[in-house]
Amino acid sequence: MDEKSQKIRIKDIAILAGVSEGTVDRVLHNRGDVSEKSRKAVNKVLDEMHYTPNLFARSLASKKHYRFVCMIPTYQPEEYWERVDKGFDQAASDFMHHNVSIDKQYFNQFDVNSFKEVSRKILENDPDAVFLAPIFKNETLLFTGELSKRKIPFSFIDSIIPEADYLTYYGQDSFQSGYIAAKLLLNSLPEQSQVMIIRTQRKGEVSNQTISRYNGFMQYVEDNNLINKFEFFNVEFKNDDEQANYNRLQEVFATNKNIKVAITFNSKVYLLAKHLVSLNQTKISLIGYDLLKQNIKYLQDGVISFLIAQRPDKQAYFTVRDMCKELIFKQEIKKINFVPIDILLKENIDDYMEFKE
Amino acid sequence: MDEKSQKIRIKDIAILAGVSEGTVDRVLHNRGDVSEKSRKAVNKVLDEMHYTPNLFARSLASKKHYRFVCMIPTYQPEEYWERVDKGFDQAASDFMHHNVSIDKQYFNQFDVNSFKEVSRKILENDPDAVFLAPIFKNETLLFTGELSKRKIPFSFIDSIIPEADYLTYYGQDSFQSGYIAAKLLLNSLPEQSQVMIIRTQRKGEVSNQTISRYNGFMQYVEDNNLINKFEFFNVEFKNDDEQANYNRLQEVFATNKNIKVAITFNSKVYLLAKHLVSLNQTKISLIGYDLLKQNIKYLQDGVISFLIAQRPDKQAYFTVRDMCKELIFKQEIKKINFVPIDILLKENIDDYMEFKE
DNA sequence: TTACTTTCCGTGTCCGCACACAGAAGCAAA
DNA sequence: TTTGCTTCTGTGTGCGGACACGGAAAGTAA
Repeated sequence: MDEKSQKIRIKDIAILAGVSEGTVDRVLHNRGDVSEKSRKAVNKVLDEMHYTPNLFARSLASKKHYRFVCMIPTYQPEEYWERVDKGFDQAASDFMHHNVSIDKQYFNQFDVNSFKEVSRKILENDPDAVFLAPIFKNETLLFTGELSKRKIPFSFIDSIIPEADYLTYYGQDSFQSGYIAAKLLLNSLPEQSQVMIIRTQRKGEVSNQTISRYNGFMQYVEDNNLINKFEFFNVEFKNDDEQANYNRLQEVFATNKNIKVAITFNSKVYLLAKHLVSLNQTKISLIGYDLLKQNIKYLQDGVISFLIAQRPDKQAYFTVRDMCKELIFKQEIKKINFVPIDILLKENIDDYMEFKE
Repeated sequence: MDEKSQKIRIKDIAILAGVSEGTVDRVLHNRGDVSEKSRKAVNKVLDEMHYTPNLFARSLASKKHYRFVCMIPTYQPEEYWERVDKGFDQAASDFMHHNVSIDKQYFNQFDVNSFKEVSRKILENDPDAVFLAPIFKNETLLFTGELSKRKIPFSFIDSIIPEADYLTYYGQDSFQSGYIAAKLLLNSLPEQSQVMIIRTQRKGEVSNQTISRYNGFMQYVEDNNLINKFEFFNVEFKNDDEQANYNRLQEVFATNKNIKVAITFNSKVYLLAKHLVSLNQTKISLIGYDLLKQNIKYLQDGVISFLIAQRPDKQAYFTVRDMCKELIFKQEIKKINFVPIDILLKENIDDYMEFKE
């Protein structure tokens, strides 16, 4: 057993430094009222012994209660944000014994007023920390500006607004994930194949994620000089009218006979998959994002070739954990955290989903 | 905040059930000396209130010290087992405050006597739990048989011997990972391409992992009728003579002019990469296993196309954690745990490595 | 009823730490 | 030397839970 795993208590430090436990405690917390002489003696022993506080005992003894708030979009069952929400739940139950509680607030991601309203409410409640998905840039900056003024720390999840004074950001490097999607999709494609790119209109603010993914995708095309090797074309999907999308695809297939691959940049590739199955176009290779239940099903069935995943539950969980590290445990944290770009095929999805950390 | 995240103490239970804290404690631990009437009353309240013990307080109060031993092969710096070892270190420092210490014992994976010797020593020390890599089947069974007899729980890491009465197993589904390797490698390959398969002779016992990977690989070939579409051939590598391997490759390239891809089933694809660079054969797509530093470097440089990873540090960490769950926290655990089959390209390796859980 | 088991239960102490509070030590002015 | 003040330090209590111990309640035998 190496020395780092040795158990050392404040009591031990106190004896070795020839002072009382209270003095050691004061040094540990920079709480003042300690003579220079004692401080030095304690710090010396602290250093030599590689003291690591027992965080459990610490939060057990601490009377402070932390009220965290998370602010994410409302969602339908099985949607992307549900998995984020689950991550927050997990964190809530894991950190409950550290005197942490998490209050969840939902806003409508297509309605900026809902965002404003919810952020106003949160400010009223004067929380100890806030986690939010910064869907609306300007309104987020107003909100986080006020949080900063009140010295309430906050973290971004899913996407980021660099100008704000956030504590951490967890999310995926969307550009890079688009780049990888292109590589996976175009790598083995015969020349002159048609590549169908599904773009989805969103009401209200446009999500940064899908745009970055698209840009990453096109960057790969450019880097490898593929723009003339294949025929790329976009198809616009409507967000809320699947019949229209179906009809649109029908038109597309009437005139394009060499479509080999297709991609969507949002998480709803299962809708495309469904239409392709209906239209009997199952030879087309599909790639999409995120592990929605329906996406997984189509992956397992072989309709979707690749899914790119980003551990949304972990993003939420770690966001909470890092806030605890900051406020409670006083540990080092990293500001920007890109989660891995996980590549899932039907052959590795089962182990991936089964594996509980 | 849902009710599961409510903080409830033994004290609260005691009051609600109209008994003392000691009685609640006795019920919680099945320690007897409780009348049927009290037991029922307590269990009822326990149920209704969704009591979850504060594990930190619990281990703080507990005086029992757990001595775990892990038994893995010796390794050179940067080798596969180093990452396993690091996982154990991490676990040691994380669980140290739960009165757990981990003693590490190493054996020579090419010498069965070393395995026997180390397992004998471990038995002498009468540990509270053992984690081991079951490299030698018969000797492992002898060892674990004795452990079972003495009621010392043990877990397998990396590979598994199903007949033994182990607590958990963490490892990768090697067969499946070989299958995926084949898919990634052969998916986009022109007909008649040559596929070079590197096999490495090992002294002593043969590792199950590499054999299963090979079998998985060949299964994909069979499932997709590729045996005649491509030309597969094996090249035998020696475990300890790189000059010989280099020469062998030189011979191979003299007579085989259409080698498009190559694979190794152990973690030492970097050696192959090195030789290919020397031999100026950098157009060959390479796939290999495990994130050794050198492998990563060749992946980043574009010499290796894919690496398949298996989170060896996590395997070790979770093995320890699950033993704690079993012995200390009395929580549910899963016996067989396949870790995800992670697919790494040069485009996602950085985020993968950066991401610290 | 008394004496003695056996079964059952409440209280106290400690785990490592945070924090409050009382009080010692040091120092200056009277 | 005494008083008054500041600076510093030791001790005590409680966080939620484990466990030991002593003793109450209930049951049995005399």
